[in-house]
Amino acid sequence: MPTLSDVAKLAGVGVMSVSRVVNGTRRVSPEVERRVRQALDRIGYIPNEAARILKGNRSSVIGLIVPDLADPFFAELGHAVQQTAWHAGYMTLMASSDHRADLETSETGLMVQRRVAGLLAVPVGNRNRHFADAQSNGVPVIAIDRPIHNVPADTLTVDNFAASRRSTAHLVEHGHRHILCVADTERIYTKLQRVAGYKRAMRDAKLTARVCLLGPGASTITEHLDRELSGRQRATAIFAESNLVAVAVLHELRRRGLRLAKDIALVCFDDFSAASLVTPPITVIQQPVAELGRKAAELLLMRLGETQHKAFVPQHIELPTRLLIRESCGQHR
Amino acid sequence: MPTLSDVAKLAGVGVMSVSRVVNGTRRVSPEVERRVRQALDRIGYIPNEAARILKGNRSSVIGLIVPDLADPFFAELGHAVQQTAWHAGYMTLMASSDHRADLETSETGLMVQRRVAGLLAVPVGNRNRHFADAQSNGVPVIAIDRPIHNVPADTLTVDNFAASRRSTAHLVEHGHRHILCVADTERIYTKLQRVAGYKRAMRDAKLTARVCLLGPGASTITEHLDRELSGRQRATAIFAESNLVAVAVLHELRRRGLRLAKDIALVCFDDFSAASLVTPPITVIQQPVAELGRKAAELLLMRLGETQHKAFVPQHIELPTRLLIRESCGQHR
DNA sequence: CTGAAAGCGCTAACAT
DNA sequence: ATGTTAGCGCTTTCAG
Repeated sequence: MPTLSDVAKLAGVGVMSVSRVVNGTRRVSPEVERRVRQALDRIGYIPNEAARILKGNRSSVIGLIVPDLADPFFAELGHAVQQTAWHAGYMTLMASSDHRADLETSETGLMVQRRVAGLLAVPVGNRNRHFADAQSNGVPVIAIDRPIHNVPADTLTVDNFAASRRSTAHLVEHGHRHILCVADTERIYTKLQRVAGYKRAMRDAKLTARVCLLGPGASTITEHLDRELSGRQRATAIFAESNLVAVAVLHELRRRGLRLAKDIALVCFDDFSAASLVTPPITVIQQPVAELGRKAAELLLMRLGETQHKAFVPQHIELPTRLLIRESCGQHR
Repeated sequence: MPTLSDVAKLAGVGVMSVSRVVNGTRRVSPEVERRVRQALDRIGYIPNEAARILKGNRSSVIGLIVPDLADPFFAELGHAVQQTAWHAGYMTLMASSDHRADLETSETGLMVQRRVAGLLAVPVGNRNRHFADAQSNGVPVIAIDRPIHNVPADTLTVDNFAASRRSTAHLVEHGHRHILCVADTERIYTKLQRVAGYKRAMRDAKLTARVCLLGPGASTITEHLDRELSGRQRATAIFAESNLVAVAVLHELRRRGLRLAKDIALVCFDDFSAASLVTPPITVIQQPVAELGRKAAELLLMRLGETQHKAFVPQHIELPTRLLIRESCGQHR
């Protein structure tokens, strides 16, 4: 691959003139510029980014680590990040941690090694040394969707608690008294907040919280619903903590011949494509996914612009969600 | 950030000893190793990848460019690529071209500039100079999902033509005579192949092909279906060229009170989450998305291992799809 | 406005 | 087994 001095030789000028033309760093006489440009595209010169980084010690790449790039939520998030970064002249190195803390750790290490300018992460796990290390190496870290435990970093989340509380209240307003919360056992910030929001709403309404935990070490959804959807205390409404849970619930409901809205109401945290396609369409809490990604990237970009030797005060920004009322709770009133 | 020689100084040894310990390149006396290791993690050394690349002139990063990272199909593809690359010791630089040729071009340029070891792309557009340039700079390029027009590159696609033909035949076997193909106007390889497959199946069955083209410069889906779903020649089955089209069709059908399977049959190219959730679930052509990504990455990795000065014979691999029969065509027979 | 030299951090090659 | 040197391609600095 041709180098700067190859071009310089061909144009009969010094390397610095070429560098200046390539980067537009300083004015160069028209004559030199012409000759350089000519040589430049005759030879097909491509700057060597590695050399630039080595010299300046910071690349124009940012890193993004999410649990699973194939998950529509993270995919949209990643897309937003990438777009925003691109417009600011940054490329994005993306990685999936596969929900595994060890993978996340090594990916973080490799990114720091690659001298990413900054790091965005949807963290999994609780041991967060790697993020602290990144920071102490001058790589700003921003947490998305969940905070980074024990590490002072800027954080962007969604109002999980408030939204869950509000949508449970929505169910109460529709006259429901026996409202189920179906959730995953995984002890993840978002899930915890959502269940807490549901519980709070139930307490507000002086109703009994009934939480069905799914997953390893807990009952299956079939067992839970067998119990909760029969007897005189049977539930008439469900708050699903995620769309995965909602899909499982949907299948169960169909299996039992229960009709949405008519026999049982449903609200789900997080919109998903099928939600508007099933009959009747499902009321959901819509998250500002793209905004989350965009804002996070913007915050990072801002941090990159700051002088490092300033007092660092981590921000926690909580983005509002929207209760998108469709038809799974019956008529609105 | 600490460097190799910082560590060397602290350990009281030469830089190469440190380098050897860090990379495990060669045996070092236990005593030296001990001292180096100690210094290493006292000082928190992190290798500078840029310097390594500058020296060896090859990075362990591959690039992936897709039209839209937020699209579930490309997201899953990206995930598979990233996983495969990771296991082989490569990280993945991802970018969305946003379906725009100009963006794709600049992204490709930047990736070459970053000295990616290889490039995977789902190409958009027809002017493909940038890919040829990448190749001539020693960066192998692999096309995914669609071939790169006019550039000899390895290509992985899916059997669009055969699958469309087969699924249209499936409709014919169910006794349908008036089968519609609803497709997008965009002149993209996959879409073209799919429509061609449909046409071929219709010819095979001596039936008249009826293609409804959607998009700018064509009728809307409402207009098309107004025409095609009435009269005595009214269609009784639809082949949807993509899931986007299928969703649009679904909405139209619902609006008209037409029931799937009973009033009209539907087959869709490309599975999507809602397809199994609506009633009745929709028969689809399932694409091996993850395999596409994995195979593409593996092929690239293979190319990276090859000697550059070998006769290059581009491969075109076509992966088989699966007709996943659900219930939108009525009973199977 | 232009060029020459120094050096970013690393490792291949050579020297001890 | 270990240390020393040169140089990857670029830009910052200093001289002309």
